[in-house]
Amino acid sequence: MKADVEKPVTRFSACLMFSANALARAITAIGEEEFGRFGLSYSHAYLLIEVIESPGITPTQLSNSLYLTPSTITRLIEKLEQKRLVKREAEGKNTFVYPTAEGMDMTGAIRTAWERTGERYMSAIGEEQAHALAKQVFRAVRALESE
Amino acid sequence: MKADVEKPVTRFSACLMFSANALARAITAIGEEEFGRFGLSYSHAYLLIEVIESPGITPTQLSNSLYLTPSTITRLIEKLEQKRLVKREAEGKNTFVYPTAEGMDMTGAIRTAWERTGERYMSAIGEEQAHALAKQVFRAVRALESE
DNA sequence: CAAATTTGTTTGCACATACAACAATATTCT
DNA sequence: AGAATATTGTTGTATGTGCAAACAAATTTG
Repeated sequence: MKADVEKPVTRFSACLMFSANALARAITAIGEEEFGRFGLSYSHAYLLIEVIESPGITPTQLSNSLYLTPSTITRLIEKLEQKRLVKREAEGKNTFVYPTAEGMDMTGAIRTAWERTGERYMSAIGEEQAHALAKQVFRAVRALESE
Repeated sequence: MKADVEKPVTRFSACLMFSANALARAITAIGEEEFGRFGLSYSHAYLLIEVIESPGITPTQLSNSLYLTPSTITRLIEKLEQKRLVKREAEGKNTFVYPTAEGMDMTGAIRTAWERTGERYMSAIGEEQAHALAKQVFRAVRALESE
């Protein structure tokens, strides 16, 4: 609207907390649109992939690989279970999560959504930029969590 | 727990959507802790700062500078108003937001929280790293939103 | 000027996420 | 073996966020 299209670096954008959140929201918007076509949110999709690749994985393990808290994992599993894409088997204090046949059938769709999401953000910010950024961002995540 | 402390780059972390969200959550956790000491969340604090620096700012303008949707801005203002840190004045179709005296008294506290948050994440990922990362992240945000 | 469109703000609803509390099971220690 | 402690998973509750719709006011168009 204004000639303000090239926004300057503000005191906000210079703050990593601010920009990290803005980036997450911007990319997630794309992801939700692509994954949404298959009735999944991106976190459900990530979780489902992980379960397909490691049948019998536990919530705690999922919590580690997805960087989400156990309670969030429980909620995600609940929803996937309700969609019959995943099933839980309790054994002692552990819970093992398995994909259903229906869940495994989603593999292709998820891969497609994933690729499209990647293509879209790469076309916006450049392929190499995107890869470099992801690597740096993730290094920061690791540094932060081990503090 | 495992000797897995140095986690490898996984198919997840290589995806910018994944890592951006993980970063946002990790940093936000720090921010919420620091800002939380004053009973604010970081977005409320950001909004309050913006209002203090631009008294009479409108929700739409706030929406642009904070990279949040208008509906979210309304919710944030509501909460700040309810804490008597900010007040709204409707005029035609516009709404102007002003800080209250009480709101302005928060300036110091917010600045402190902000600085502490910055110090904490910088000490984890390195000061220069953090600055460089914020800059790159924000460049990506701009690229994404103008697509 | 009246009608239609656009702009600014707010509401209803939904969702992802987390924390704190809890329950159930394992493990450790004496 | 029994008590204390730790681990694992789930729930209740709360928060930040967004979309779509509703609404109000302003602007444009016929």
